[in-house]
Amino acid sequence: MLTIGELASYAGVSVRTVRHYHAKGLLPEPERDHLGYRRYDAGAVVELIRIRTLTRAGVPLARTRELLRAGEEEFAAAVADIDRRLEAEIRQRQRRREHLAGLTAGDGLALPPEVAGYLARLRELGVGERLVRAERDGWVLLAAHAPERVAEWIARKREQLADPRLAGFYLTLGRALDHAPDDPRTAERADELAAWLTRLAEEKGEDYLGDVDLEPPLITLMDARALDTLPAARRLIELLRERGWTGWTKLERVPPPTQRGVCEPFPTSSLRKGWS
Amino acid sequence: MLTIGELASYAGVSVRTVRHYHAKGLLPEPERDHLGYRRYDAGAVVELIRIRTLTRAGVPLARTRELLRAGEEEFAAAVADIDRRLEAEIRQRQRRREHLAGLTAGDGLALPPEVAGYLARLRELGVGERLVRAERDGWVLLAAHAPERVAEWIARKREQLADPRLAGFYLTLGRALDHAPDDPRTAERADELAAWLTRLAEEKGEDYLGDVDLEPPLITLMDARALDTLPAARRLIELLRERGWTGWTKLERVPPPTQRGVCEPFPTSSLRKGWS
DNA sequence: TTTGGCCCTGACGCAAGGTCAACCTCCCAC
DNA sequence: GTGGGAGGTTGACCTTGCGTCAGGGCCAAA
Repeated sequence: MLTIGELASYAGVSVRTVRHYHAKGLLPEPERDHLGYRRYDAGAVVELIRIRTLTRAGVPLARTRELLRAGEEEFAAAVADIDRRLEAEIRQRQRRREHLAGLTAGDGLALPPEVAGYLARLRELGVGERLVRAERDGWVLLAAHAPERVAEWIARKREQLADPRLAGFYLTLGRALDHAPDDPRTAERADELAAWLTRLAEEKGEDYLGDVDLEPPLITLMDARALDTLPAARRLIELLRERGWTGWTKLERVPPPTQRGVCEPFPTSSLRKGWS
Repeated sequence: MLTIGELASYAGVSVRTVRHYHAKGLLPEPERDHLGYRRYDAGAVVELIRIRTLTRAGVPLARTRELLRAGEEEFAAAVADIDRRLEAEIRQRQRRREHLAGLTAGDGLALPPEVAGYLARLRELGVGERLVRAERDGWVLLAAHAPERVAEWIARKREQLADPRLAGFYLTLGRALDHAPDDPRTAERADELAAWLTRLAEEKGEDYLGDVDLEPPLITLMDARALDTLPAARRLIELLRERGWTGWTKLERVPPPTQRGVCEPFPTSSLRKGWS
């Protein structure tokens, strides 16, 4: 007669595993000796080896019992099922490895490399850290929602940055946002910005700035994030509005006040509609 | 402000996941509204997306917190570590799939295909089911302990079966074991068997039958399993011993009684020593 | 007024055991 | 006879990343 340790060693499993199988009802509880120790016969070794063979092949314990007594058909079906599961698990890990390979510390964490490059370019141009961070968060939100459109967007952005006036626009913007909201220079910056915007609209067409085909809730979310990140932005937006420009992520001309009622600049209520 | 469901939907995770991250301290608990509902700002979406990015790449939650704030070196080291883990997991599943492909229902469950073939051959020869089962269990034990030696053993066995006298030996044995232990024909079978054994020893050499280089504990275990499976075997072994043959898995001439004391036929005490 | 849809907390379940804790027993050496 | 070490016992909590109840609250629309 064998003790649990001997049984386990013959079958190549741990003692804990044997007890686990008892608890799961996979292996019948043997007799106990006068000390209460389990005592096994050689048949238990064979049974345990058969169980172990299945579990080593990835059969879940719950299915092991049925499979030990299954006919050929049932067995083959179960095996095919388990094989599919294993294959799916392998593919999942492979996908994870690919994701993992694309990860970088810090800024680039939730961003594709082209966005990281774009942010680096902004820094290179001397754009303030605060504005770069706000940009980054916007891109994080965008990349999460529509990753397939990021490349196209980035290309457009880089093209714009190639124009020194747009680069200048960013620098001006960054400087404006570094002021305290009540700094008198903010008004000057707003003048400059409004002038930039107007010039851009004239040169590139009235739709150039507002050509942001994102879902309104996303725009609202990105605006909200920007306003949280950039304390001076709220004041700046007010000032810009007085100068004929409204919005943030999507900049537009202030529409003529033909309709009654106050136009809420950032309708937070619409924020509450996700894309499910 | 966002509800938990909106936050979750923006970040592409489940509500349950968000609460889980709160419980784990990965995502800070936000303010509550007058109903006790959590209310999130847009920054929480960004944070959650960053967490999600890591977990989707296979980073365990426990490491996610550190990685969010890690420097390049630490990050790269952790990523390498996790990548190794994923690779190991993939290899494990691949090995399982290979195991799985080799599985068959019933007999062949814990046995390599060549053993299954050998057992089928025994059945073909008309060897009784009971003996085949006993053989099978012996092979299960053997294959579990020394899988690399199974092929060689099977080759030898098949070679032996090619000799019609050995095939006949098996048939005789099988018939003997199908009798009740006290069946008078058992003695006749024992005579036949002893005659077979003696002839074999003469023809193939005295060591042919006993040339079983297995560890004694394994032999004892296999003997024990055979005796449990074959109720008539115990009596048959006694009768064979009277006729000059002892053992089962490893058959030997009864040694001359030079030493005093009774020779225990199956020292169950030695069964208690596994291979650890 | 009911119904539906969101939210809350708390707790169990899963796969396959690992790892204590607290205790017992046997065997060997001193 | 006593101490140590290597076995054994049960029981219960820990792991991962959530899913899924159970049981209940709130509000708005029909």
